[in-house]
Amino acid sequence: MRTGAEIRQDFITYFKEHRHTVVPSSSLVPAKDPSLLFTNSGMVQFKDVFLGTDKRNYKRAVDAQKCMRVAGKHNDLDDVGRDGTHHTFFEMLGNWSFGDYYKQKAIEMAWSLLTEVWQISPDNLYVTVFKDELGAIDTDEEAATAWLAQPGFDHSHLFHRGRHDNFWEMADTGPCGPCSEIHVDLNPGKGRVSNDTLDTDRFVELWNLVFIQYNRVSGDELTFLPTSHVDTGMGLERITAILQGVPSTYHTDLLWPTIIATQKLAKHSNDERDAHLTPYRVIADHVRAATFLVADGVVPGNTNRSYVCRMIIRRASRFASEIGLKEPSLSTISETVIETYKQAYPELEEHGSTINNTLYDEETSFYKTINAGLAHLNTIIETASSDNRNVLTGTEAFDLYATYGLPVEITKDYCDKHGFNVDQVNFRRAMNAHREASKTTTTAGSIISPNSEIYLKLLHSLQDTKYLGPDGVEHSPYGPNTSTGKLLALVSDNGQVLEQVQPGQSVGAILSSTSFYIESGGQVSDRGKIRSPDANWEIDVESVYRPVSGLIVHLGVISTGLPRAGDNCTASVDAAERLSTMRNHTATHILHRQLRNLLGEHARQAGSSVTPDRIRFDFTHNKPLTDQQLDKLTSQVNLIIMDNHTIYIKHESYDESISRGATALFGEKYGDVVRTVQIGNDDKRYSLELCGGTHVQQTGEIGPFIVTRESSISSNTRRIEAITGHTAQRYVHHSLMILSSMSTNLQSDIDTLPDKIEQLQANYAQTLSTCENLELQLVQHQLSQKLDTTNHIEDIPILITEITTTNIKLLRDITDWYMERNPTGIIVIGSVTNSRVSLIVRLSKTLIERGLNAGSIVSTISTIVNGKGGGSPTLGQGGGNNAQRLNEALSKASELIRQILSEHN
RNA sequence: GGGCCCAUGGCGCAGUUGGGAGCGCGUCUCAAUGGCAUUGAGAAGGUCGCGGGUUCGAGUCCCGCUGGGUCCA
Repeated sequence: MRTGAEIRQDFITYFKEHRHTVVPSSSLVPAKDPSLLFTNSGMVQFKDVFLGTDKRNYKRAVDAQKCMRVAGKHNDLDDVGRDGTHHTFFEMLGNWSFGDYYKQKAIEMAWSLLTEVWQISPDNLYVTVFKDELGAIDTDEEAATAWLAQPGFDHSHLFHRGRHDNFWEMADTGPCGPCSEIHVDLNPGKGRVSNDTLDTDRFVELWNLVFIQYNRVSGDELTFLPTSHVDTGMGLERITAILQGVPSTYHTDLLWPTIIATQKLAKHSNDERDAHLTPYRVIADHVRAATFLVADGVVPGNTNRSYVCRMIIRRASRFASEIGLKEPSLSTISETVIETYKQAYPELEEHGSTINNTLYDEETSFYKTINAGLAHLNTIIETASSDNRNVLTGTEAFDLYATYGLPVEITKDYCDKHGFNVDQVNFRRAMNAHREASKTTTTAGSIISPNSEIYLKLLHSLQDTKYLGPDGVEHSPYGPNTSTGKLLALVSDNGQVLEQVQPGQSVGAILSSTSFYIESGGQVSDRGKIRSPDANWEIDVESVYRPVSGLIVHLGVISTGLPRAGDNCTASVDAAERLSTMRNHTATHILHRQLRNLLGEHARQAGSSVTPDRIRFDFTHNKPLTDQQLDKLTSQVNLIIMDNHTIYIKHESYDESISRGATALFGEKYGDVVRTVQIGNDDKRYSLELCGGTHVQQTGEIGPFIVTRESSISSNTRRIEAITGHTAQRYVHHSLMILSSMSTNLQSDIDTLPDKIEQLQANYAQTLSTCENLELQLVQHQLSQKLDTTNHIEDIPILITEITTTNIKLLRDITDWYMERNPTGIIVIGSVTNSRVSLIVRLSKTLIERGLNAGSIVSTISTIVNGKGGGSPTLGQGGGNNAQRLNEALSKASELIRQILSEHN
C-alpha cells in the first residue's frame, strides 16, 4: 500500500518526469494579498502569472500546496469533523502550464497517472466537461474529444455540466475558462450512474482540470487570452483515501496516527473511540491545521488570521474535553502531526517547540476564559433562580459568548445540568445583530488598487513605441541615487494618461529608468525630485509604486514648469533620507536577530515599517519585555553596531540561501533567485535574511540605536519602536538637555538625581502627612472650643457651627470625634474654602427612628447656598457657591431639626 | 476594521439612582505551646490604570488614552 507521503511524491515525480519544475508550497499566509486570509488553493502563488502582471522562468510547474479553507463566505467550520470529507487544512496537488501544453496533454497525463501509475480502473472513473446551460459560451468539445480518446475510457462515463460546476472564474472579471472534473466511483455495481448520482456520496470529486483561455471583460463579454493555461488541483487526502481503500480521509495514514495518539491520551477502547468519532475527527483536523498555521508564523490572537488560529485551537480543545481530556493535550497530539509531516514540511520540526508552547498556552488561556465565563453564568443562574426564572435569555447567552468567550455549547451543557433552558432563537438574533454591527462601514483609506488592465495596456503601448524594452522600466534602486532618462508618460491616480498638466497638480510620472526604491519588505519608497534642466520643470516625488510588473509610477506634485512626455529628465532620490532609511533597515535586521537570541526563536517578525524617521518592528511574543530585557536588547544591538560588521549582499537560489540558514519572512513572496543580506563575514556571520531592501555597508554607519517604545498590538504580538543615526543622536541630545536643566533646578548631580527625586518625594509625603495632622489638630481645636456652645433640643445634644479648613475629609473625620463625645447627638458643620461652601450633617443612628435624616437635611439647607447635597441617614454632605448665606443655611438646619422632632412626637 | 467586558493593597475580589475606600488570603508585630502546625489580638500596606470633563462632592457618570480579555468582519 502506498503511504500518503509516497502518493504525494508519486505525483511530483510523475510531472517532474514530464519536464515540470518542482515548486515548493508557498506559505499559508498569502504573500502581499490582504484580500485573502489564507492560501486556499494551489493557484494563489501563481495568480499574478495568470493575470499577466508577473512572469516565471518556467512554463510547466508541479507542486503540493498547503491550503486552509475556513471562514469563507459561508463559514463551514462547524461542519468540519461531522462528516468524513471536510477539512480546514489540506494539501492540493497540482500541475500547471503557463502558455505551454493545453487540454490534450493535460488530460492525457492525468489519465495516465491515475490508470497506469496508480492503477485505478477506468471503469470507476467518470468525467464532466463544460456545456453552457445558457448557450452563450462554447461547449468544451476539445476536452470531451480528448477524454473519449483515452485508452480504456468508457464513453458513457462522460457528462456535461454547466457554469456552476464546470466554469471556473477567478473573480468578476479576469482570466477564466471551462474545467473538467474527474470523479471516482467508490461503490461500483451500485447501479446506473447519471449526472445526478455523481453528486452523491457514492462518488468522490477527485481532480479538477481548469483550462484558462478567456478573459472576462464584463458580465457578458469574454475575449480569448493570447495564451492559454492549465491549472489543476487534486486533494492529497482524497486520492490517498482512494488508493489506500479506506472509508474516509481520516482513515488514511495522514490523519489516522493523530487519531490513535488522541485515543491513547483519552484511554479509550476502539469501541469507545468509534462511538465518539466526531470529536476525534475535529481534533485531528484542527490540531493539524493549527500545527501548520503556527509553523507558518500565525499565532493565536483576536484579529484576522490570528483569530482563525485561535478559533481552531479552542474548538479542538472543546471537543477534547468532550472525550474526557481535561488537561491541555493538544500540544501532545500535535507531536504526531509533526512526526507525520516533517519529511515533506521541515518547517514543522524546525518550529516544533514554538508549536508546542503556542498550543499549550492557548489551551491554558482557553481554560481560564471558560472558568471565568462559567463563574459569570453561575451568578446569572443564581439571581435568575431567586426570581423563579429558569430560562437563560438570548441576550445573556450571547453576552457570555461574545464578551466572556464562553462557547454557547458549554453554556447549554451547564444550563442543562442546572435545569435551565437557553433561548436559542434570541441568541441567533443577537448574533446576527452583532454581525451587522461589525460590518465595516468605512472602507479602508484609498488603498492603491490600480486597475491592472489599464496599466497593462499602458505598458504594452509604451513597449510598442520602443521607448520601453521588453523588461519594462529599468529599475536600479541599489546603484547610484540619480538616473537619467526620458519622461514616458504622466498619469492620474487611476492610471489614465494625462495630456495636459499644470504646476501644483498631483501626477504619476513614468520614466524609462529610475533608482527610486519601491515600498517592499516594510521599507517605504524613496522621496526625491525629478528634474528636467532642458524643459525647466520639476516634480517632487512623494512615493513610488509598481502597479504591474515592468511599470513604475512616481507619485508627486509638479513644483515648477510643464512636464511633457518625451522630455529628458534626471530622477534623484533624496540621499539624506535614503541613508537614514538604510541605517534603520540594517538596524532592523540586527534587532530581529537579537530579539530571537534574547527571547527564543519563536520571536518572529510579524510585520515591520522602516522609514527615514524610525523603525517599527512587530514580532510574535506573548508577554511584555521586562526593563532588563529591553536594556540588554539595546546594549547588544549597539555592540553589534560597534563591531562594525560588513554587510554582504548577494543573489543566490532560494534553496541555497535557506540551506545556509537564511531567515525568510511570512507574507513575502520570493522568486527562485533571491537577494540575501548577510551581516558579518562567513566566519563570523551575525545574521542572514532574505531581503530586497537597501542597507548600509558597515554596521558602524548606523550610529546609536535607541528603543523608544515597547507595546502590544494584539495578543501574542508585541511592537518595538526604535530610532538610529541622526534621529537617535538628536534624541540623546534632547534628553541630556532635559537632564541637565533638571540637575540645575534640583541642584544635584545627574548621577544623584534619582536619589534626589526620591528624597524630595519622601519629604513631600512626610510634609503632606504632617500638614494633615496639623490641620486635624487645628480643626479639633476649633471644635473643642465650640463644644460648650452645644445646645439641646429636647434631650438631644446639638452643635451647629462653622469651621475653617481646606480639607473636607477632615470635616468628616471631626464628626467622629464629636460623636465619641456625644453618642446620641447631632452635629452640623459649615465651612468656606475659595468662596465655596461645604456642609456636613452627622447624627446618631438612634435618631433615625425619630424622623431625622442627615442626607435630606443637608439636601434642604444646601439649596440656600445655591447648591445641592445628599448622603446617608447618618451622614450627609453638600455644598454650594454662595458663602454669604452660610449662616442662613446653618440656622435653617436648626429650625428644620426642631420642626422634624416636634412633628414626629 | 467594528462591538462588548475588565483594570480598587503583594494575590483573588466586593463596592447599591454619585456621599466616610472595604473583604478573604498573604505580610509584619505581640501573645498562647518546650518547638512547629495552629489559635487569638493588633499593625502596616491604596496616585481606585492614565488624562480631561460634569458636580458642592467621582472608585462610581461622560469623553479620550493605555493595558488585558472576548466576539464579529
